[in-house]
Amino acid sequence: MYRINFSDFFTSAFSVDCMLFGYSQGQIKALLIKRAMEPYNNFWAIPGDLVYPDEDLDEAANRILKDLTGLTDVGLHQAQSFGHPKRHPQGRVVTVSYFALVRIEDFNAKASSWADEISWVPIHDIPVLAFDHNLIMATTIELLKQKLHVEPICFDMLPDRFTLSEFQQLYEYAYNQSLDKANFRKKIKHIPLLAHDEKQQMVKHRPAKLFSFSHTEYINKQGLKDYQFKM
Amino acid sequence: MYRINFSDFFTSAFSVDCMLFGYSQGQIKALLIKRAMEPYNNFWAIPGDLVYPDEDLDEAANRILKDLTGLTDVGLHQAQSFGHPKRHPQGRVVTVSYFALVRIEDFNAKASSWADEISWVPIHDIPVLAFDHNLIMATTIELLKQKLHVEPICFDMLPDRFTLSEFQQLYEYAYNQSLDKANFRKKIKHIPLLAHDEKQQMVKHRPAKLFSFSHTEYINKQGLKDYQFKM
DNA sequence: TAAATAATTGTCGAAAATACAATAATTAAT
DNA sequence: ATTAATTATTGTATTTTCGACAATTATTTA
Repeated sequence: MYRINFSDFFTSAFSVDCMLFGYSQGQIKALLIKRAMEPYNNFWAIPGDLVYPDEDLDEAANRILKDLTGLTDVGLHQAQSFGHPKRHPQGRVVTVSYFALVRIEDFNAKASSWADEISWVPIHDIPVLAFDHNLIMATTIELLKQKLHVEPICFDMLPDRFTLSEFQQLYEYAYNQSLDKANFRKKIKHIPLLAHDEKQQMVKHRPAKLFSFSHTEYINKQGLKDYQFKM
Repeated sequence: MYRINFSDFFTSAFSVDCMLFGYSQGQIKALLIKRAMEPYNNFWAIPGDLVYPDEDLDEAANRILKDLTGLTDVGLHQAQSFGHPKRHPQGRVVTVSYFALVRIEDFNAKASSWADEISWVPIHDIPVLAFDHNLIMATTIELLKQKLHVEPICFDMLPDRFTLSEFQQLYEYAYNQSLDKANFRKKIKHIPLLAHDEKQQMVKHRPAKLFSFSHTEYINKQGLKDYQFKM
């Protein structure tokens, strides 16, 4: 085995890639940016940046999120790290991937210094991406799907007030399978949803009732047992 | 916002911390090492090491695992990364934590260059550790518990041939709750366990039948549906 | 007013979960 | 050899959930 000096280890950089997922028109979408610099100029990519030497990983992820969306206080989930020595052409860069779930309509995502153009792309139609970003994206989408089964994070993507059908369609899209309406409603009976008097507007059929989800209610009612969102 | 040169980003190091979990005497245990060097000399810690500049993360985790146990071909699970700027007193070191499940009896864990002494410690009794290792350990144990619900990884810790009671007790210890024997056996009916003719030896009561788990059988019988290990 | 559309609720048999009881096999003590 | 002790293993009965499907309701548009 070879030996190198202690200081020779301190020659790497790390980056944070921050995937944003949202839900619109019945599809879960990821925010991609078109790179405006080398390497991989003009490729679609996951938004990300190098982490400053005195910055925590979560901090960097929040910074990127804010640059893109103006949003703060969004729940960030760390996904995985990727460290193949050759994954970045300009040096050793290990990346830590994060994801956050947002309401697409709540803000205007804007291109930033490193990006030309941005786009919300359905997670089932991701194009070829820069670097190893297809691997990162696929891995993170899998993790998202796992978490959707176990934690009430879907509500971070749904509008503040949503119909039960919208709720159901989110799961149908995520797992690419259709679900029985009546049975879906039975399965979610234990989730404390707040029913509003208000109804859907502007639809050309019987309007659905609107519901919302309260995280604090959820914590209170849950007790020690954890909910299931296995659909 | 401040600006620094591109090259100033390449001043960090990476480490991999590799948690080993095993099961013996009814307890899930983690392998800890007593550090034999500064910083945190003489503290208990999670085994880990810096990653070489041209080494992949998984490769480094496998190397550490082999140094400690001589084992190769053990399934490694990446857990999380920790990157607080001050987490290491000697420089910026971001660490990626992994865990692996092993059969404690299958090998003799040996101290290595960086360790004096090693010890298998029940995961419910972890002492104060070096660096931010208590945070890493706690986070990783949570992840382990989650995965035990969803993937058939418990069998990597159980002996090659095990009794159903041992199997059950693993879950009882993990989630710190007792389970009904009869109902446990019904819940695991769908798992393709191979029953042996052989029975327990040297016990002072009715000996239990021995079972084993075949990963390939599991994959075959499973089809597309994923098993549940929610106990 | 009727047709169309989607929301909402109900039914019923099958399957799974839960609580608890009964039986079987083995060792150790008498 | 008999019995108590201990743990393995199987069974039963009740309740709850699942899954497929049918029926009903509210609203818009033709």
